Amino acid sequence: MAKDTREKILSSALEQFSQNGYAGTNIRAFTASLGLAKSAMYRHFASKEEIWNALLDEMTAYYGERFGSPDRLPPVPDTPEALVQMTMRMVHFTIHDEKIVMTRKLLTIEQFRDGRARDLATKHFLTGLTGMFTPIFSGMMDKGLLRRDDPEMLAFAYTAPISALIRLCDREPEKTEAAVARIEAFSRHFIRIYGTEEPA
Amino acid sequence: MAKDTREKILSSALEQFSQNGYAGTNIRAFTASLGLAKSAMYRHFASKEEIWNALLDEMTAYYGERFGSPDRLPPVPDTPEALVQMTMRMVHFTIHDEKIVMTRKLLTIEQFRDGRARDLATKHFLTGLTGMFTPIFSGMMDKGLLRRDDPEMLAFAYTAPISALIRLCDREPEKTEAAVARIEAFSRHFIRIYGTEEPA
DNA sequence: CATTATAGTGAACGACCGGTCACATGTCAA
DNA sequence: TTGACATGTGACCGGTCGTTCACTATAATG
Repeated sequence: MAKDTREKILSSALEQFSQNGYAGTNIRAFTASLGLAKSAMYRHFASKEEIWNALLDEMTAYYGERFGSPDRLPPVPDTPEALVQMTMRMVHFTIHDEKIVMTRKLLTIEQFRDGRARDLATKHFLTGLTGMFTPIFSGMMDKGLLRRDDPEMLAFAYTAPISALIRLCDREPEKTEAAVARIEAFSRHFIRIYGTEEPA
Repeated sequence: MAKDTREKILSSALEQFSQNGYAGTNIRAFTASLGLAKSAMYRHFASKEEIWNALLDEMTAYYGERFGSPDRLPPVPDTPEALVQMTMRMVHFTIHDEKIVMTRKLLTIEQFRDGRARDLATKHFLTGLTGMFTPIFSGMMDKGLLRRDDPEMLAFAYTAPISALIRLCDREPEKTEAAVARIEAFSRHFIRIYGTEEPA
């Protein structure tokens, strides 16, 4: 199938690009790993750069699906513990889903070379996370679970350290267990600091 | 001078590597920008990879000088405002010193390809900052400027968001002004949350 | 002053890169 | 059965890569 091959090429390209970067990847290497001659690739993509653009298109679409619409947001937790649990589920998912890990690596590596990668990197590593947790914290304040404060500032203060540890996992996978434990400890610390004694 | 040329080569290599990555940089490009024939480079370095290693050596040494010994630590602030000022001075320095910016970019780009870059990246982006602020916060607790708490957790909660915004500046320099303002706002927020009402 | 080491040049190398082409298949509608 | 189209192959192209080499200019040394 044409669609099949095309997707296999994109998948293999993501793998290679995220490991060795765009410039460090050659077409022979990843078509060979598919058992395909490199010339066959050119039936599906006009050039190496077009693969790159298609990958970015895919990543943009994927991001839009998962984080684009407000109705996709996770529900506001009912207890502080539920926030921890929700956070840990998200972290577990984002750390162990190989495609997402490779996407983060790719954006990390190429953010200074490509404008679209740059914008996506800022979304993935900063604004997306803050934008996701701002309404959550706002809702938790309404429920009396968190002290009244600027919810966006709290979202930033909450997600940035977690994001830093996720990226540590990307960089040093052998530290994943320790990093996850640290994220949970931080999440509980956060609740201890910002939480109200008793729900109102 | 031999030493001169060697340093010029390293400086130019840092510039190019941090922009286009190791694989994306070719020797002709950066020797030409020095007004040097590429063959002349081989009088000073045996190979492209040796330039890379020399750069990492330099970065390791530089990092060790500035962050290695405990006596190089900034003094414990006497007031909450002094913490903000000290933070902003550090941020201003680290954002506007071109060599440091390029070093961060280089480590960001190459952290998945090279083991030494990986270790340095973790130091630069995570453990170094936490290790620097842990004793500071510990001292501020002693002075009654901060609530008693785990100083390392506080250092992590303080430095990770700031680090995220510094990296935003690396990625999108046109957002520098806004990011710096945001760092200051976060620093003041942090003090409001963790600070004591009155120094003890 | 002759010698020697140092720093630089430009041409050339083999390997590898992204990309093209003529050609071989397989599939399927007419 | 035949023709058309989609898909894949391997040889090949020009260009660029990192690296080498014979050679030159310079400056210090005996």
